[in-house]
Amino acid sequence: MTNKDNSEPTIYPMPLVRVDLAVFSIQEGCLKVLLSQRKEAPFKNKWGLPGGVLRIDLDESFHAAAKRIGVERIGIAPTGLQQVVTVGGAKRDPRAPWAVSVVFRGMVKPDLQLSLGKRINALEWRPVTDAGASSELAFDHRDLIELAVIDIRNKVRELHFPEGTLPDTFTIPELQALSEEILGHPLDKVTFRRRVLAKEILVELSEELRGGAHRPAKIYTLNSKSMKAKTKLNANN
Amino acid sequence: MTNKDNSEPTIYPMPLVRVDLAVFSIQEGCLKVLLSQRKEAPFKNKWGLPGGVLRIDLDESFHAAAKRIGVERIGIAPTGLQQVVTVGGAKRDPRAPWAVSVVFRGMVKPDLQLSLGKRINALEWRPVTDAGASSELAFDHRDLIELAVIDIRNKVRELHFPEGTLPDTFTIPELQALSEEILGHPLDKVTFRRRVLAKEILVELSEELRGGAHRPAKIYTLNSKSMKAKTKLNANN
DNA sequence: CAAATAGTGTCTTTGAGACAATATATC
DNA sequence: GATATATTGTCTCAAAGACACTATTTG
Repeated sequence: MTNKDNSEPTIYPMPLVRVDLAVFSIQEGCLKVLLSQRKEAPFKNKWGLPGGVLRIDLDESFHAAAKRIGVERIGIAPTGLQQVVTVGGAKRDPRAPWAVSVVFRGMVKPDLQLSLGKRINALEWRPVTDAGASSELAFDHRDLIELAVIDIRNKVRELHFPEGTLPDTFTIPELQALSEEILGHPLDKVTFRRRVLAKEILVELSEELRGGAHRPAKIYTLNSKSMKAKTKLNANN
Repeated sequence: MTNKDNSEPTIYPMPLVRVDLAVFSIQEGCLKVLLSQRKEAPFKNKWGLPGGVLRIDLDESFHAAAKRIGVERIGIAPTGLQQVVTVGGAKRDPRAPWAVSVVFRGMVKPDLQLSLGKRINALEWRPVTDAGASSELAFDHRDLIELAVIDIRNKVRELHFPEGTLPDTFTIPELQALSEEILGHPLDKVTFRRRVLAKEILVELSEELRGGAHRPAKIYTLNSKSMKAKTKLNANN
């Protein structure tokens, strides 16, 4: 039935291609995802992931598109951007006969000031527990958030902290607290320390601090080895 | 600089969206990937992954597109199709200013007869070791194959056999041999049996066989529990 | 010294690797 | 019985959980 198939591929109508961002941050002791309230139809006034349309004249790659859309929509490019999944279908977006969404996960520091982008009424940090429960989200963004949460938790479970997740320097107990907040459950102190040290991803600094009326903790940074974790495999976005 | 950004998103030119298939099979004791020789430019006469252009008038989803393209290009829809990665960029394909490729991994039974699709000179099963070494492949398909191989090996390592990987019934030693062929290295007999049985993915059948001049092995099938492994998470292609 | 958190010691459990021993077919 | 593979037994090791203990700071 597809007999005219020998023509050049470019003649076929192409779908609308968007890049959506699952931006995370640790705030008030729990993992939160950034939602934006849509200013226009479809799903007007509903909350969803910030995102934008791929611009083939501006974007060199999907990774670059994700950065640009971060800047345009929330005023900043999230760090540690990594592709999570690509979804597409005929009935995802009424504005186009076929719509594709390439979803990226990223981090921002909790204290960074976000700015409202175009076509957005408001931005809001939502705890991922709530976001998973709420069925009020636009499109299939609830599922996409769920995938992104699974993804970042898998990384943290293996002590692969996405770039931008950690402060420049930190103590092991601070690293553990952060991990617990991302994973959503407590971790054993001894086991965590053992695993982190065995992995040899830390460099001990010759300072000390973290006051309080108690013994201070040693300060560490990520070493170079742990930064090289991005292979070509993660780079081809 | 992007001041006219308030217009409807659909006015932007969209990229060429393709779906490429990394189809695997076990043959002659090793994991092989199916390559096709291109009949037309670009990369005329070079080998690459079989693939095709997304047809928004025919395909309900990317998963459906992968099935259709399987049928069109190699005469059969691979089983256990799962999305691996999406790549895109300005200079990937000279036929379009921007080209996207959504890569799916799938399996076919080794004895199935393939048929040559359009725009393909020939099909060839290439051991993944060779495919990884050859830098002769079209586009960035060498990298895509590498990703797909990592993906299927991760699954098999965790005893998650993609649909179509296993015959309907099999013995534990046969399952181990298959796993070793996919992983590319031998496994410990006792450990493998322990892990498989502990995972409770098998149902023992009341037959027996696998002749030869030796003790016969028990016959198993995958149970229903192990089939339910496809959650909504893997379904949204 | 009291309080509070950092860091260590160590017992136990679990899962995996190694390898020996036993079981059951065919010839 | 000889042979070949299936299946089990068991020793060892490595990683993780549990929990008690020690260390070091401030007030």
